[in-house]
Amino acid sequence: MSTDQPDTVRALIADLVQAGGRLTRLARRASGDATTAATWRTLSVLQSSGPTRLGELAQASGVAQPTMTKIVAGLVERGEVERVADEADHRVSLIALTDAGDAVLNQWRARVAEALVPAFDDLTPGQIDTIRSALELIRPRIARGHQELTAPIRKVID
Amino acid sequence: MSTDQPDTVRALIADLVQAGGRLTRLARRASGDATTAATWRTLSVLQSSGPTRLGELAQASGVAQPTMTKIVAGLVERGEVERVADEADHRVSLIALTDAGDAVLNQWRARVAEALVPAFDDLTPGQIDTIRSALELIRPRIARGHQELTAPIRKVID
DNA sequence: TTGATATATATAGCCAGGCTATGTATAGTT
DNA sequence: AACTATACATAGCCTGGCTATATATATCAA
Repeated sequence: MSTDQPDTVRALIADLVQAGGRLTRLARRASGDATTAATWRTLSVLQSSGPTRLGELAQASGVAQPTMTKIVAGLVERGEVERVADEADHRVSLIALTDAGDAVLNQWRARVAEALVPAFDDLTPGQIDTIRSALELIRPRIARGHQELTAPIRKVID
Repeated sequence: MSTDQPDTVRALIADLVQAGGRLTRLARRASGDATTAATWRTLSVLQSSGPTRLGELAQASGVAQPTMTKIVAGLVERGEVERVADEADHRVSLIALTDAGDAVLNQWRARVAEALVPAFDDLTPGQIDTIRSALELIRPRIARGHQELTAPIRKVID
């Protein structure tokens, strides 16, 4: 299909990215919370993946490692995340979501949803299904994109 | 529908926001460009809406007015945007996309799309339609959300 | 027309997130 | 034991983000 309508897919991707950016901004303002997107991204990864080493967390969240060091430092200070020693590798500690962090993330999701529901409340069940289907198509591809971006050098070497 | 399955819509919104955040991050890294999301958001608004006063630009882009002052200052310095005097109101100048700014934005969209196409290239035409339909449902609601957020005080007063 | 109020933007000053470059400590390898 | 590789931390810089506040222009009322 890319040979048939390459521009169609590309334009769609660009539009998706644009909408994603605006939605992210909207969510922050709507939630009425000063906490930034980076924090929620990090907590989300931890919630869905469990305890993770810092480097992997940076990769999954799509930031450089020193950036993640900063973010985690803030999260640790607020007790939303804790470092668990890795006995097998003393360079490493696993970053784990605390109960408090889990609760904070869930509350944020609830707040965001509550704030945006008025704008989405008129969707029909069919439209909701369409959005959900699209989301399920996009989500794994985003994850794949993050992974591929992190190890592009290997492809060149091979 | 909100009375039937309120949690469904809310959960979907929360998932959408989460995916949007990850996609935004992915796009920045994939584009290989240091320019930040805020800049692209601003240029996008200008491209779709034409010359706009700074305050309206801030509102549409979802940032506070002083933030937009900073962003516009950077764009002006790089020649991607220009200030056009408004003869009817000397407190104001209209912010207008320059040809250079238009080109830069288009190039960015092309770069992002090109970088992400490998992850989306296996979509069937039907799946592409699903995503496009979902996008068309979501986009106007994001815009509405931004507008409503900017003037919430009026509702309280009324 | 002048004084008071309202509006639009600019400025100041702070903090977090983002990066690259580089340091340090532990693992692995020969 | 020495060297290389890996994982993270630190330093230092820039931008984006905010609130609080100043300034300039418009608008309205007397």
